[in-house]
Order: sequence, then structure tokens, then C-alpha cells
Amino acid sequence: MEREPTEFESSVYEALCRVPAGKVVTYKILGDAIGCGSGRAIGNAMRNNPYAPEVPCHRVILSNHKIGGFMGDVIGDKIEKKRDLLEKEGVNFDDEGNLLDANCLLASVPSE
DNA sequence: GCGCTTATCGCAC
DNA sequence: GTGCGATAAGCGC
Repeated sequence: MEREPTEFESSVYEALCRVPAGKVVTYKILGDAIGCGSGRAIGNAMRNNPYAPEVPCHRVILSNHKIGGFMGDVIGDKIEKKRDLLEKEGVNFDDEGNLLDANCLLASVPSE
């Protein structure tokens, strides 16, 4: 259920908001941006995701350039839908949900 | 190169 | 204090 995001989770959303459209970041990169060494903690915030349409959680992928999950579903039809959405932004994924253009992957989250 | 297991971090119960 | 989660990295084969 939608729990109130803690300061840590807010940092995740904030860092994610710094990611420009057409670009994606991995849990590791996002975690490094906020000072977290575990992607699971990031996934916790994403899973909570009270700002689903506001926070581009679909711009966050696994370290292996994979989409991973979306909107609570680790893998499902939602992924295909978001995959197409990302393609519209300039991020292309294959049928397996893998990132085709690694160029779209941000090396790190831009600081303010 | 691919697959499985362990480790890690934060949050909720 | 224990368990869960949208992962990451390491080790083995």
C-alpha cells in the first residue's frame, strides 16, 4: 500500500527526478547517487512509489541493462507498455526487456 | 558464458 | 528481532 515515503525514499525519488527523459539509470547508479550500496533499498522505494506517474520508475533498470520490474510487477504486460513508452523517449528495448542502446544509460545521476 | 548463492540496505510487522 | 523486496556481485561449472 502507499506508505509515506521516508527521507531516504524521498532521496530516491529526487535523484530519479534528476534523470532527464530519454535516459535511464540502474539501481546501482541511483543508489550511488543517494549514497546507498544496495539496489534492494532502492527497489523498496520504487515499489512503494506513491508518485507512480510522477516518478519515472520506468527509467530505472537493473545493472544488467534489464528493465527489471514495474508498478509492483517484476515482469509482465506492464513492462511491454512501458518499454514502448521508453522507446518514444529515445530508449529502445528488445523483446526481452533489455536495453538496446546503452548510450541511453546515464553513467551517474546529475547533481543539482 | 551462464547459473546459482551470498551479501547488502532499508522498511514494515 | 525477523522477514521481505522491482538488486548486485561473486564463485563455480
